[in-house]
Amino acid sequence: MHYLSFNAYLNENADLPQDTFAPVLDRMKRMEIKKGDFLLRQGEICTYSFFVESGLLKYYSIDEKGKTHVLQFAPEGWFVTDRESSFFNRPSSYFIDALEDSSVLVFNENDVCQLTDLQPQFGVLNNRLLHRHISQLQNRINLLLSASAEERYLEFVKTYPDLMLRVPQHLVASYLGITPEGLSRVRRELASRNFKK
Amino acid sequence: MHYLSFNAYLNENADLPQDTFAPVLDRMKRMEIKKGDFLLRQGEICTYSFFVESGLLKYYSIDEKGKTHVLQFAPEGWFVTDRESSFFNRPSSYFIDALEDSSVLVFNENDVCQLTDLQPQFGVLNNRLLHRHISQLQNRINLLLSASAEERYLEFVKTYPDLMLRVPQHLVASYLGITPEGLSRVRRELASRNFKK
DNA sequence: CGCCGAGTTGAACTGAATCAAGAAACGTGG
DNA sequence: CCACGTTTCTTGATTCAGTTCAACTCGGCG
Repeated sequence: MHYLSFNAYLNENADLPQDTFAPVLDRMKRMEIKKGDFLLRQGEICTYSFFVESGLLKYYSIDEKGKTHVLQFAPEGWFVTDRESSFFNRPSSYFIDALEDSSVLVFNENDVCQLTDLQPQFGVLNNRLLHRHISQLQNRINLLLSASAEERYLEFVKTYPDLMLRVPQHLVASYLGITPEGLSRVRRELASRNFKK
Repeated sequence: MHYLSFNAYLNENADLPQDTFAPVLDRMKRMEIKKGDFLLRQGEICTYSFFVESGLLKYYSIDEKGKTHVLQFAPEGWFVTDRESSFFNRPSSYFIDALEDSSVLVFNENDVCQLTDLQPQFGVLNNRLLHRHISQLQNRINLLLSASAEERYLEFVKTYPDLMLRVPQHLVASYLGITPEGLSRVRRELASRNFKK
């Protein structure tokens, strides 16, 4: 089973003395949620950030025709939140729910400030996260603008090989901006091409 | 003619004592660039952020087939930079050039640090910019995933009414992820529908 | 003038969506 | 452990939004 404690994450990703945050972390809220449980619904104001220690979340919208569009998958070691909603205090247009039973750490603004006061390095980490997020979104836009369904799928598999195995295929399709049937065909086509070779 | 000094921008957008930054600002590089001039090319590492005081820049990629894909337009009052490249020191996949003769302020990391030291409020502003950028990118992804060419066009017109008038139509098409011919038809269709009503 | 880039239009084409049906895999309760 | 319903995935037939290609118009500008 996949698991990554926030502490382990910090030791890997921030340049910090070991266990700096232990005191704060101990007081922080950890939630165990079941497959299908919601952490955020359209219309609510998002007041938390979530760090996934184990399990898998999805962050998505539902349009007027009832179709869902996945903006992000968050397996262990990832953060999710609607930054627009939480930062600007606007009602969110998005949902967050669990694709698998999951264990998440819940941050509110206050926690973040406390952690930053405690260790400026945490602010640095936070800044890096914002920048990583921007690169990611930007590359995805570029891909949506320039690549075919097949190219986008190949890119997805290359970038998130593990997710392909854990996420239902129709949700990957939604992430890629194609229909489930479309993705199924793309895969068949690729398989047969690889076979012939 | 459109013009917005950085000073005026700060007075509007940051909660600061008037002219706090004057000393730093005076030492900062201001560039006057001509239509068609480049500020960043694919393969270079982006070491600057640009604030547009007047004119109009575009931020875009060129794919293997030679097609350009516009990620962002930057008229006066906007920042542009490749945050992935500048933050992570990676060669950029993008270009920045001028659609109109423009006047831009050039920031490097050092300037940003100095300004932040001088006034922590500048750090706050910077943070707000990052969050705004993320919301923007996220909403655009959502739109690309869920909306038709026509819907994306209407959204663009609503969000950037002025840009529609200043940017050549084929570049708007590129921003929307459709062909110039496609956009032309969408507009004709809309015009005829409005006329009939 | 004559050229050139920008925009438009038409006709043919195509990648991907839709609709409909069936097969496989999965989990839950009896 | 089986039986059942539900969800996931696949496949085929058809349709459609948007592309491609090519020709033509228009306005600016040397």
